[in-house]
Amino acid sequence: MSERRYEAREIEARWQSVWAQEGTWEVDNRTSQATAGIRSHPPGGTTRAQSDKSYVLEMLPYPSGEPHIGHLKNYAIGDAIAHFRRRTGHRVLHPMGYDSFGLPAENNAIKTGVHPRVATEQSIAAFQRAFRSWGISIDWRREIASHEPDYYRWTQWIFLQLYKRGLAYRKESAVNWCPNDQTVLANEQVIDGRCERCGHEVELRQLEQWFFRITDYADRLLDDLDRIDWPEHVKTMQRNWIGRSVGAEVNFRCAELGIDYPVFTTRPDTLFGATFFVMAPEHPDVFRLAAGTPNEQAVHQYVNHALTESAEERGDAEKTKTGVFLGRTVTNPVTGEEIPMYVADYVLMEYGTGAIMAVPAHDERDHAFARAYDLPIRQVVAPKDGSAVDLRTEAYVTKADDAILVNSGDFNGLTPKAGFERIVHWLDLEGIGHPSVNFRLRDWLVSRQRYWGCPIPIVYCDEHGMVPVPEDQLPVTLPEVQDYQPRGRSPLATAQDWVNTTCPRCGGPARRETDTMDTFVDSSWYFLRYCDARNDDQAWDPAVLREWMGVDQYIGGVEHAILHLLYARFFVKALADMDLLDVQEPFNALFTQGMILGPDGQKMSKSRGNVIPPTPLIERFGADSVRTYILNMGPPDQDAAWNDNALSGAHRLLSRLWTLGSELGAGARGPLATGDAEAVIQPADPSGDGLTLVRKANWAIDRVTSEFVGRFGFHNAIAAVTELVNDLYRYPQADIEARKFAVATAASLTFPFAPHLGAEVFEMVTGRRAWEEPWPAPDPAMLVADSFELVCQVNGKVRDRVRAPSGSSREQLEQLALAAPGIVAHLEGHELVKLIVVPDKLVNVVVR
RNA sequence: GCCCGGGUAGACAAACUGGCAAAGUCGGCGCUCUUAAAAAGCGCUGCCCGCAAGGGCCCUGCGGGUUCGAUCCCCGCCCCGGGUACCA
Repeated sequence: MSERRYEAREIEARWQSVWAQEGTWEVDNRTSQATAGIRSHPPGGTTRAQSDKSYVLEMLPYPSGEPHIGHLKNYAIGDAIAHFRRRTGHRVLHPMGYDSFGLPAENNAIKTGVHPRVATEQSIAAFQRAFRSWGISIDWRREIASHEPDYYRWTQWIFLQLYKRGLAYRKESAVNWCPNDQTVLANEQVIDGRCERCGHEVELRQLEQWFFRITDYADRLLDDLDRIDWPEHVKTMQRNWIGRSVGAEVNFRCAELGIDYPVFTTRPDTLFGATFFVMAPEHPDVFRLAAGTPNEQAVHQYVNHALTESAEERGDAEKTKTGVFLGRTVTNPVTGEEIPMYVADYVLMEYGTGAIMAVPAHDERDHAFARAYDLPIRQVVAPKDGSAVDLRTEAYVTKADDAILVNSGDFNGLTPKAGFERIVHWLDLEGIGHPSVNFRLRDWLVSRQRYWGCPIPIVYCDEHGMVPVPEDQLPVTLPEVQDYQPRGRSPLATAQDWVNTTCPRCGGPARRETDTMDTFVDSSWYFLRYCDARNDDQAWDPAVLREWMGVDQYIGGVEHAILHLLYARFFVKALADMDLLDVQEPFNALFTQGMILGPDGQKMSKSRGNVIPPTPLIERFGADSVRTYILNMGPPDQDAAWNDNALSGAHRLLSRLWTLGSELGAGARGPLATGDAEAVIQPADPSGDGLTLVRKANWAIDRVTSEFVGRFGFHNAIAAVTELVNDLYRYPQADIEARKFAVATAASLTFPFAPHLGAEVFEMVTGRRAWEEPWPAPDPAMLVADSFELVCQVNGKVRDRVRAPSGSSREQLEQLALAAPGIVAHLEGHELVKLIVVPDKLVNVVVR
């Protein structure tokens, strides 16, 4: 009697060393341009279509400290998919890397004096150990880290390509400034007026900065969302962020000064209701307009106050509207009326033209302003049914077809939609307006006044101004500095030897750009580099990209729904326009996994003390158990709270499977044993309990497979395997061939979730390697039973169940149901109205 | 405010989007093995009546509707989570 038990650590170490020694998860490029380290097939060799490849990618980790349990979830999901795709005949690219530039390492350096590189590389080492101990199937030859010159050389190269095409540019504008981190931030990094990283209130500062012209791609970024298989809510978030608004630009003329002021409006149909006009405090003409009017002083005071407000104060929609009369009027182009001009901080310079026509009757904000300053409110839209609207308390905001235009001259009686079209057309003919589209999306601010990032490859020459560093001089390496403390300018500025350089154009003295790039630049193209990671001559060989791109399945957290996923899409489109690659979208399919919450149901955080570090769990239960548990917690796209007991349940499942394997196999052989390898063969003619097991095994194959091709409901897949294992314990008398088949199937199906244990048990029973076996296909004959339980209902309520042969005719089923005792009892005293028959399922007897 | 998700046993969840509500896991209760415990294995576990066999009624946040039949579709409401918020 064997006392052996499932020893996860032993098993996992053994298989991990096999995979490392044999390079099991490495995949070669087929393309001819051989590059060091990654073999390529010679040209003329078999070039199959791209259709057999599958690029499975999890978002690369930001290496800070030790990996946490959320990382494990991310990579457990991706690894399961990668394994499944390999075994369904795909060449799978499944690489790994590190997003290794960034603020936390730098802030740590400020605190401790340890170079960010040291802390980062320590963390990378911890991640590497973790990935190996978790048994993630990675092609390590393609590993990258964005802080290494080998990588950021090409980040700089891409910057220069964007610069050449006018997609990277410098401009002065009001930008978000975090006084705590002492750097500017992209719009996307400001959450509720606060810094995404440190939570400090963000200020607006007028600064000259580097931008990427992502707004040029607004339409394509929006339209192409329809072509990719992403969760609908992520697409919606991107659509809202891009914020396309269709409307018109209309000129309002200030006759006194003879200047036209265009405004953007989405409601040209309400033009007749425009009773005043408002400009943003930043509008360049505000002082000019007020000059010489009695309001000049008040305007200056108001503007100065508005400009010093924080982004949060300024953005508060709840606060009462304020503003000041500019002392001038403009002409409403359709009514000919002179309407007063105001400056007010609810109008934003960055959107539209920085000026608006105010229609207080039909816009909430204008309504609030009109009420505060007692301005006229003129109704120009009314309910079609003639009912009255009380405009004293709130605006009547509708574009629906149950409303019509009123007080709008020739346009009276039109629906808002029709009025929109007709008025814009009329404005166009008169030359005072035209159709216009506006976006909420702003250009991407990419420069940062921080140390630990990719240097911007630009120098400033007294003679030639801004000069790009020639491509053959890349990388511009990050210099060593003594002091990482940001002081409003980049710490790089203190590296005098580095800053002072020569102009590539004239050889004269020049200074380097000292800002570094936002780390989101690094992560906007890493998935391209994996394809050709060891290429020293170029960022990638376009032919290699043709082989692998786009990513067939991308997996990561929703927190990147806007930032990373939008920037990466922009990069790919821009690079495609330069003929450097030929896909339009980086990620054809996206899966967003949910968070693992602490046992208290709260987000894990050090301050809450509810963090579950993965390593002790791995040591105690093994990576397979933790991986299986994490995938079994619930739908993987949903958040779920940690539960130690449930983890031991997953461990129990694997242990039970291992026990079955060790009983049926000739004991553990070890992976290199030369046993009598037998294919997994379904017994030819199973019967009794054996037939039950064979059927269950086929049912499990079917269920697990459908989760992989469908919604990735791995908890359901694992439940199916659990049922199969439970049945193996329930029917110990089944014949040995059927049991072997069922255990081998269970191991085979478990392999993507628990690869070590899956491989071990599979090998014990068959002498073969699970990952070299094709994914099992269910035997259709075993998926259908020859009889089923016919549900018998009366008026939709279940009253009986009887066995019926599969494929029975309606008449047969009706007779069976009507004879069922439970039905007979409920028919007494009732009149039979009709019979509903669902073949192979149920009969419903409708009575009165 | 607006836009998405979501609400099913004590907990996490399933039900292939109109056909047996609750698979599977955890927890709880009981049993087997054991000197004992652990481990392992087995059984029970929505509510009410009944010692029980069994039966009845109820049950997917709440209220209505459509349907032979609703967790699923429609209308109204309540709660939770996320996104976004003066974008004209």
